[in-house]
Amino acid sequence: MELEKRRSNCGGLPSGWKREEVVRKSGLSVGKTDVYYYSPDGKKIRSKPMLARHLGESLDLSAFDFRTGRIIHSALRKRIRHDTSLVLPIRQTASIFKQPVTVIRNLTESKSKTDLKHGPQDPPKQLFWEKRLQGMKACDSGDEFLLPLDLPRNVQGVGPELSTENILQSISAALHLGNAPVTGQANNKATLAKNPGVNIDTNQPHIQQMIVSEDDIKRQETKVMEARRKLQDVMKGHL
Amino acid sequence: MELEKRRSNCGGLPSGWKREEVVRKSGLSVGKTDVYYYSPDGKKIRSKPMLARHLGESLDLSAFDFRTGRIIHSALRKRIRHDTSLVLPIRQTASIFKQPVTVIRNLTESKSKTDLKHGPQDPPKQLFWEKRLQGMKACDSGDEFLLPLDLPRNVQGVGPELSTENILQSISAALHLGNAPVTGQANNKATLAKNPGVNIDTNQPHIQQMIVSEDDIKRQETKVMEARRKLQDVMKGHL
DNA sequence: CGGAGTGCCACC
DNA sequence: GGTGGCACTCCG
Repeated sequence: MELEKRRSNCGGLPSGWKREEVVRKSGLSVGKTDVYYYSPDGKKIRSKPMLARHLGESLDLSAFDFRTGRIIHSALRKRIRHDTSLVLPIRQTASIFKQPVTVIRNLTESKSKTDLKHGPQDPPKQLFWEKRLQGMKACDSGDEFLLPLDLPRNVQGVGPELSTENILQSISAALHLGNAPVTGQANNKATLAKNPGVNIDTNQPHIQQMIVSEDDIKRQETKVMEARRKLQDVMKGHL
Repeated sequence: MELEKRRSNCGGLPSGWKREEVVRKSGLSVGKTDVYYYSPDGKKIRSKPMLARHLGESLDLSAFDFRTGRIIHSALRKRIRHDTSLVLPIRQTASIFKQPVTVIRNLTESKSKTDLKHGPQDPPKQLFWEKRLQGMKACDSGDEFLLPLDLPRNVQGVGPELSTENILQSISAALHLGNAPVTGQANNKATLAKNPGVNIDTNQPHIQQMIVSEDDIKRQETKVMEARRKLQDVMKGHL
């Protein structure tokens, strides 16, 4: 099973927003797609300036790509000078879009061509950029370290002594960039160790492919349900 | 009266073509001017490659400056290695533009600044480059010399023993380059002889300023009318 | 969907 | 660094 399915709202639109792609069917610009958004109150948004007007001054849309509906990391890089790699595991809250989204497509899945052509080209990223974060830990405003996360046993990293956190970074980056399903590396550990530059699939995190059973899914669903119930209780207490 | 008015179609566009300059009014590229051409069939031409595509393979545009709409003589020099001066009195038929033109401007006449800045800079030309052609005569393919032209009596050359042909070359070059009205040298013959380098106006041919009377104009018009009638008769005979 | 107006970047 | 050229945006 693909991890894709478990993906959170990475790159999604806020609740109530819809995105629509319309392909031009005739004229000089046949095949060109126009992108429209519908706000929760049903207003049709036709362009980025129009979106900015609708949202008011408070939101910075400079890194928001209207066409794709995603945040452009190369645009972020222009504002904050630092390594590409380090930009990848950016917090989702940096997105203007914090909620799940419904994507309406009226075209069949033949867009691989345009996907390659369009969008700013990021320079190739380092194979093991996660190692740069080795030993660094997130902490809150009181300098208290956040509890480290752990991984299920069947998630096995591949790479030069990657820590659990490195692997998590790698996975979350893959989920965040999230164009393709996250499946892990197709090659086995030994092959990858021999020649990472050739054999590693840079679009996948540094984990081996694994089996996700129906039981795994159910267990996870139970966990989520429980967490939601707890959250509900807390919020009720506040009312 | 300025000779300018009698200027033929030097540097002009072919019949039906229009040239437009549009200054960008906003954005990061404010102030940039875009040049557009409109073909006789109304198509808007936005770039040199686009123009080449429109005209087909037959025409060599390498010396045509899209931005200014003129032939760049420095570009010509790159193809045929010889002195700048000798390129000046080039035949108009070498131009892709053989007809008068309408120029549309949407900016007020404050472009002296850009005129100075833009366009490839030709090196200064020799003051009396015409003397290099001394004694040379044009001839047809059968080696038969073409009849020498003569000048009206009130056209008086200034310079070191310039022949009638030298003066004609000088005038036709000025007409051909044709940015400014052709008025002749403002200074008198004696002053110019004393210090040509300082006193000669290099933008003007080596002739003294002169009076062109209404009679002169009428006489010339009659001549042209007559020539046209003759040409008409000849062409009728061919049908 | 067209097209004027603008962004952008490869190329010199 | 400056520009030519084109792709794109955005609104009619």
